[in-house]
Amino acid sequence: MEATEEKLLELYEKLHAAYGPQGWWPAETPFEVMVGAVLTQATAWRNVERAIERLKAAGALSPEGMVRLSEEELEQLIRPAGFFRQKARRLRALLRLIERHGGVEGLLALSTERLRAELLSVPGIGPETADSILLYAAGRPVFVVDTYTRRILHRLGLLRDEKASYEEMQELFERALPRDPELFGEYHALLVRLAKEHCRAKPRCAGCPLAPPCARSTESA
DNA sequence: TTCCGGGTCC
DNA sequence: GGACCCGGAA
Repeated sequence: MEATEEKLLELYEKLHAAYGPQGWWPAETPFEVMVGAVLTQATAWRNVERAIERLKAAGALSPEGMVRLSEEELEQLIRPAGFFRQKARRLRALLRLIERHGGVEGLLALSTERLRAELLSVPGIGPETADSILLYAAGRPVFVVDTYTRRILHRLGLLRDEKASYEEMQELFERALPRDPELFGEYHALLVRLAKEHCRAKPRCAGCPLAPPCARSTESA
């Protein structure tokens, strides 16, 4: 096994030892995962929770409930999550995809490859959102890559070229790890936690569980 | 009061 | 690279 692959396994072990299981994704139904995946685009989870609560209170946290809303009503409910106009449009496009497949179950029954393609065909669903749905709503062994993943790997010196594509980074993890959705889900959640608590855009290295300091901990940007 | 962080599309 | 948006930090 390559050095980088071993290091990715070690990184998981360290984070898991420090933080324990994260229990992602926090949602009661696959549809709720899908909605959350769209709402959390470029948005702190706290604000997504507010929007989800409002949808739930309005009885719109199901395809049948949400489809009854006008676009304007949907916009107002999800306002706390930001980008509310485009996200309302995206959710309605996702609803149409679900309807075309006769419901959430029918959609999620597609093969991983086909499901990913269908999700990516929805305007406003890109690779990270699609993969979050594949992993956390459909339970497929697909590794989710985000800004945090890139930042952490780069600072740890595990990303040779800083411009590595989404797919390249995803392959890195999928080659290094056993193809286990549970593991992938935990790993992504642990990276998010590390990024929020320590490995922020402006690093807060004090108390980082990866101490002794990582190779890049002295960089300021 | 301004600034920052965070996916996707154009 | 800019536009889309909010809440919380500075």
